[in-house]
Amino acid sequence: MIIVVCGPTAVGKTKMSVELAKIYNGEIINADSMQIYKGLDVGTAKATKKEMQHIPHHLLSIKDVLDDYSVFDYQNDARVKIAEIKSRGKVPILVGGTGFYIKSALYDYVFEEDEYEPNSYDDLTNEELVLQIDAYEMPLAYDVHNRKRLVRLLNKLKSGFEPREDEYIQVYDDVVFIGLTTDREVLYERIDKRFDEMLVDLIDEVKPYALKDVRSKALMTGIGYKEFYPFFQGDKKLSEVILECKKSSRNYAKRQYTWFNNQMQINWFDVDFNDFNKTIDDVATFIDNYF
RNA sequence: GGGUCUAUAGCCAAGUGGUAAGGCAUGGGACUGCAACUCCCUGAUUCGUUGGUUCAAAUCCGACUAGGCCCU
Repeated sequence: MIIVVCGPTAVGKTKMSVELAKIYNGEIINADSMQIYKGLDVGTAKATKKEMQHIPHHLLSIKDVLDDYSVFDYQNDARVKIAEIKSRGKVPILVGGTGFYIKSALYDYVFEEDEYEPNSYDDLTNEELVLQIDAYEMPLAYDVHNRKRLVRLLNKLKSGFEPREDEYIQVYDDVVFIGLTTDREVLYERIDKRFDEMLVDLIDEVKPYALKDVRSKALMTGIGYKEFYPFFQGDKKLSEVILECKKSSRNYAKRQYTWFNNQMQINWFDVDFNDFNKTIDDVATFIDNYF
């Protein structure tokens, strides 16, 4: 059995995962693209030692903020962890909000090792990229405005990538997908509240990076990190940064719903924040009857 | 009480006579290597209210209402 706990940011995934680990003798595998990094703890709402309750957590804080990490690495790392945990007779529990990472680990995505230095094609316009891509007779529609994806696609095609039209298939046959959700309004309130609570510690966490102007991929991607740079450089007021962080988080939560609602078959559970144990019971009952 | 300025979508806002830009938010969506990324779609039969001028008004004129500023 493999349990997946997913859902938007700030719904209570961390808590649920630990409780499920206790019930099912499980170990947790992080499925959050930002919690992968060391030093990004407060802003990513990483589980604290106390919250972990002695449950083993994997793929958490395994990379330096200066390192690059991608779905290519995650797919491999997660599958290795799943195998290890299973071999110990325990239950792997994937927890996180990065839908792409979860899907890549559990479905038959095939990522090839890049054969050459990726070209950024700075000298080509989007239109010119599209022309080159079309020369490969793409069987699929793709987004002609999304430069980042166009560049990547062309690089992949040049290294022999063959796009596929068929649906992705699960590579494990014993996975149960648990999605945690709540009313949009309630979620947005929780996001705001959680941010206010982490603010003081978060500032301490980002400050050293911002002052040194460290612009690694992780720091420039994470919500609650990149937004603070202009503040420490005196170009923006703290109040503006706070609003921006909350806004980004809300936008992010919405994108997460789009992914989880359309890319995977999720069994959704409305979280009862007044009685979380009830939600745990609901989920456990569901899992017990699932197989 | 007098003077003056403003009044366009949830917010910011362009438009000063020819039939409502844009941004943000919201909602929906895409996504095989930055994925907490990147990208796409999404709204006003209507411009505070009301008279009037005009073939035609958010745009001009009057009144009223609300708000800002100044004076008393």
